[in-house]
Amino acid sequence: MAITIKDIAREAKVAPSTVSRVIADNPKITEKTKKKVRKVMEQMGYYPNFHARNLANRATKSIGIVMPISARKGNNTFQNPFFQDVIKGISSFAHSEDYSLYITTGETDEEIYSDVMKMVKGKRVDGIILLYSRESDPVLEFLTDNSFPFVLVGKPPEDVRKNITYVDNDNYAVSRELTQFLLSLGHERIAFIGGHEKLIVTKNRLAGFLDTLALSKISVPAEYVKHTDFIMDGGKKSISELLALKVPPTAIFVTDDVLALGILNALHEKGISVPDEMNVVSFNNLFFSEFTSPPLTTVEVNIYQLGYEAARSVVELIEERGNSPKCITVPTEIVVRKTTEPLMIKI
Amino acid sequence: MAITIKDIAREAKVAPSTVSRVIADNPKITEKTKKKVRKVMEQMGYYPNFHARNLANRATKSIGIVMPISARKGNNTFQNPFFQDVIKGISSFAHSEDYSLYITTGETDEEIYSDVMKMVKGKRVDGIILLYSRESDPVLEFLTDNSFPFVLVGKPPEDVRKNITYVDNDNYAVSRELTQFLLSLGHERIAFIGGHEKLIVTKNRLAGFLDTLALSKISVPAEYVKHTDFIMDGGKKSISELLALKVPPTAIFVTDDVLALGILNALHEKGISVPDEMNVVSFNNLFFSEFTSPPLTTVEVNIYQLGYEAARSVVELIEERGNSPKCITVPTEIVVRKTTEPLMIKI
DNA sequence: TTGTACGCGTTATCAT
DNA sequence: ATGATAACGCGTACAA
Repeated sequence: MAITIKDIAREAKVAPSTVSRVIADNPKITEKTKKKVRKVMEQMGYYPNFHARNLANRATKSIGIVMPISARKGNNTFQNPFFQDVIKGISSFAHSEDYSLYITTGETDEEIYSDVMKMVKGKRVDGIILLYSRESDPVLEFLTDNSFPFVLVGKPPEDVRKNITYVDNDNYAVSRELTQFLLSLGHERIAFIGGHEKLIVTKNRLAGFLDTLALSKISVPAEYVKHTDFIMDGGKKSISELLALKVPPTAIFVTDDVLALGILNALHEKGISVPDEMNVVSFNNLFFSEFTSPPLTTVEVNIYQLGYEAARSVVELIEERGNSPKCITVPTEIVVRKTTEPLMIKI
Repeated sequence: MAITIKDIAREAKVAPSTVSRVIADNPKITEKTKKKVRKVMEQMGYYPNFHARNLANRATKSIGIVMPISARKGNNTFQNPFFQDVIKGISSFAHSEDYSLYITTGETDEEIYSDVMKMVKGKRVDGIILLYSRESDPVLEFLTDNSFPFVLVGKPPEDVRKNITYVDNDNYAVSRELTQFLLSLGHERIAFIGGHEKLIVTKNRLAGFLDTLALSKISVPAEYVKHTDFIMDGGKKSISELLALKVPPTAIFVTDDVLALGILNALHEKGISVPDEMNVVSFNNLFFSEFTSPPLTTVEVNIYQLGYEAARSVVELIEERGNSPKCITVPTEIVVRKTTEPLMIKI
């Protein structure tokens, strides 16, 4: 049996409640008794029992992290280094505030849902961070209905957006910027290859892309817009289709570096030289992006900061400072590398 | 206030203890009362309180995951997709056995140590999985001294190896195989670029490398063996030094794909063509390895399985089936891609 | 300022 | 087969 508060009390010749107060650093306790009790705690190697404490407190000082659904293989969500970085950001803030991290990575929608139920109803965590955002998500519904403290990394579906605290980049704006950048290089035939079309982030980036081209009176043929979940096959297939077109694009706007990696590879296999024959731009500036060949022009979205701010926000929510839902926008920046260059007019 | 077991008891007109037994599916309870109680539970939306349960049980059904130390930037450990994959493997098994995951990613040795103390002494977790292995690690010492159930992913330091359950590849053997493979291509001047030299995995791979060459009576000059922690600078610097040598190597044996990525890039910048002028082999077969240019010849170490087996092992330890420490070896396989080819004799 | 006594929600041990 | 009751370890009114 481990050392409890009672053991300390007995040894220090005080009441258990006094020990409890010393732990909480209650100002009503004399420095002298504090010293004494702390010494005994040290000597006996006392550590508060997490569960007893949580039970009495009705608070756990832990945060639940919900990862997006991820099949065991093939599907790129889990392989995407994005998540490792967000979690690092979350972890960093959480740690500074003495919060612990609970993580759940379900393989089906049902698993995720039941995990969240366990966390929330079972009172395992005080708040939750959702690392994905989908239309009509039961998890999201459940959390809002129970007004459980949570924040979302990404942008919530339109219809519930104003009731939710979320941390996101301005994907629409930066997509416009990025498209504008391609236009400024002289590109007019630009294709779009994005992740799953239900994902809000994909929608946002697509919207920025399309709107900018529309504003420049450039119409985008339907065959120029593609969605895929998979790194390799998706990239290869999309590229094949794109190149088979009568009027192939001169640039590709990709929504994720992992996807872009596959595309760069497919292009290479087809013998298409980047940036000479095809330009590529992408998002996230993942760690390998500067090491692709050629190095990728991409958008720095500050993943770490995304996580950090998310953690800060849940903790605020939990501790009820500033209760009203809000949106935190993390800045972005286009990092120009070698997959883009001014379009040469071929005569 | 949430619904408790007492509420259910009152509503179903039974005693709290009966409800508890229904939850545990105790065979001594009539099917009839079980049905009745379950119906009420359903209706009222009952969920067991995690902490109350853990307090009474002295078990938490959760596993702590300890990540290696990771500075916020620069250091490649955290950026390495390896960890995401192991965690996925752990998560998969843990989920199947209804275990939850607690994660800690400290930024200093002290943080990690105190996190582990909190987990263990605070009884937050029933077992721990260590995702790294170092010489003279206080965490390892603490866990063994308290005979707390834990397993290590990787190989424990020599002196404590027989007392510890661990999951690992046979890095020594596969390094020999890999070196042999390079020899069979005709390479004799092979350099080694590895991660931090304190890391057991680095040592193992280096040993396999050196032993094989020694067996073929090939001596390795000291300048051929390099260690680095950083992706980019490390790779660049090592390559510069290697190429400046009077007798530069014809092949490089790298211990990690992330490192190899940087090296491939550095080589490219120097205008050295791979595999024509330099061969490269590496380890881990990370998701991007087939997309590097050229695609990397590397060792598949089955990261997911490493995690899966680790989880299975802690659970076994926790539930006291097969208590004696053991070593589980996950198979490996050399994946030959395009960074290697038979050495052409230049006349 | 410190001690007493009860509650937090569950499980386990006795009874019945 | 079911019920009453005592832990599990800690926090906190309330009393002193």
